[in-house]
Amino acid sequence: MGSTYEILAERLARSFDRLAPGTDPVLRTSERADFQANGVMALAKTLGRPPRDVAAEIAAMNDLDGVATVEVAGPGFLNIVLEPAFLAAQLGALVGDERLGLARAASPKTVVIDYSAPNVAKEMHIGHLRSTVIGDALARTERLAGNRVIARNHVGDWGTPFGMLIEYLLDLGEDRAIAELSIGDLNTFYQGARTAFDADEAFRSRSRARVVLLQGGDAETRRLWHILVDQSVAYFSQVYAKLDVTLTPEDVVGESYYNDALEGVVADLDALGLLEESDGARCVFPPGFTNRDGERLPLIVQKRDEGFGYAATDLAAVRDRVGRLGANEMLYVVGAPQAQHFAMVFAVARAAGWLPDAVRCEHVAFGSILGPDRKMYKTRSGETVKLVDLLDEAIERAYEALVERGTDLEDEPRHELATQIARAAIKYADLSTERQRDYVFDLNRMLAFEGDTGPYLQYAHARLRSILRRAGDVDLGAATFSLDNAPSRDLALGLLGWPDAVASMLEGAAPHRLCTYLFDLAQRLTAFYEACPVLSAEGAVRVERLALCELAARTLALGLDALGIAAPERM
RNA sequence: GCGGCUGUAGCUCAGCGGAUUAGAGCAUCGGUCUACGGAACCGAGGGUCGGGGGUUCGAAUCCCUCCAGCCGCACCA
Repeated sequence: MGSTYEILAERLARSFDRLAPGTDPVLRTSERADFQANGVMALAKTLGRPPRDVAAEIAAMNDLDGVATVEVAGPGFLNIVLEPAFLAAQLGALVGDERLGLARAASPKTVVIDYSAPNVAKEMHIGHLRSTVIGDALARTERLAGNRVIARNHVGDWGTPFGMLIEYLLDLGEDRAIAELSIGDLNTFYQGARTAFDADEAFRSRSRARVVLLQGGDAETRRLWHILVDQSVAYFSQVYAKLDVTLTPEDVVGESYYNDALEGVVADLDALGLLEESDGARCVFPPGFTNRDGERLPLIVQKRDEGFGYAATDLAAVRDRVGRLGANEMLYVVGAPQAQHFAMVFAVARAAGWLPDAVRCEHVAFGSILGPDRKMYKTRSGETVKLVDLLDEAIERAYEALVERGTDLEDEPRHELATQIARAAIKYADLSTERQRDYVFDLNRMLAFEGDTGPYLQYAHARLRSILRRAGDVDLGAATFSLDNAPSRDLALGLLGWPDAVASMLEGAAPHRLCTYLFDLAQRLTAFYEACPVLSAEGAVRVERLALCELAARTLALGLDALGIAAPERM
């Protein structure tokens, strides 16, 4: 059994198929009915018949009997209203269903999601927020849908800066360096290295020599490098824990992982005849890309100095993910400025046969986080904002808000609740706008407990839990759904839309669609409360209303969880 | 110059394959109810959907063009 939408779509398709096989009924939710089908217009055109006639013919086919009634409206729309018995049955099926009607993928896909990607020995800052939050929401939702998710945290753990960082580590002394890194003071460490590099010629030449040793596989150098990597990964894990992000150290597969595969990438591209030498660099020129002079634009896989560019690494990663991991789908949650780079990498990978057409491969691009001045978000002194500082400030404000509201909690649980609210505020603000847009970071708005915010949705959930607690033990399985008033019917329809909201989010790698759904559900909920007293109702009506509350609470909790947002029992 | 993204109400944003009267939230104004959690609900005002053109019975949505902002355009990832 599919979602209510799927049942309708399937039945309508039967009708449409009789007139022209394969016609899309264009089924949508409607303001004038429960659903509407707009596909008659296009169908009538191909048939060369008046739309209303075609609509009437389809309505008369009775494929929706027992499910919904159909009326022809306007120039030829089909307005569809669910039969009360069908609606009640659909809803009843949700009561005992942990997944609330969300089907588990029949043939699970292997989805590789590349996200977060901080740099070793560098602080995680606000620039990492979107990739981390969006990627994690996609990962959680793909898992919920029953797919196999392989998260890849493509950390920057290789390249020329590591000569400098290792030399600086030696100058500090291993113990002191570890002490500094382990407390998460990555900025101080990195800037110390940078300062030494800029000021001291001898340090610079040591650094260069160290890069050569590192690339040559010198054991001691590799050991030192590992210290940097391990300390950083441990620190990242702390940040992820604070953000409640599911990434683990096992998901860290940095750039260095692909080092051994890079020569093979170049050799195979060469063997395929795709490689050209240009200005001493070895390049592929995928068709359709030009530079500012209108000349062909290269994807440089090997630089003039024999070093490999990140294009080579990304190509090696594609091969690894498709070939070894068996990816059916790959999502790269990386900022929009990289769009051209990924378009070229994917084009080359397709041309080389490393990326079959059947594998969905998408750059999940996102816009920038802006400050109040609508420029890239920075501190007053012009520095990038540390992720932990951002979160701490939000937690502090949420805590104060709880104090002000007189929330009756001990200090410890209150702090935990404040943390959950703060995460919700920041994540929801990030996830709820269409991801390609830039957005202005405004803690005041994010933390507001009213309007389209994370805390508001948490509150909507907590209210429901409160009602359900007060109701005590009630057998909701015995609920019969009369849905005899508009607000409860609207709520029911909202609940039935859950599987479609998830599908829609995944289809577009668009978390904001799920956000929109949850907010809409919360609004249906408030309308329902007003019209339908729950606890003071009696008999079957009370059970029905309690069941609606319970379904709504679980839908909110499951949806928020898919977004990486906790749904506390009380607020 | 070429390419990408963005442009919808005072502000922040939805609008998913074209479809009936363009929707929310915040803010503003006016109401409701002795509140199952008022962190509520209802209503109102407020929009040349950046401009122009085209396709169509019908365009915020598709096509073209122009404008504005941001970003990218060969060896740093």
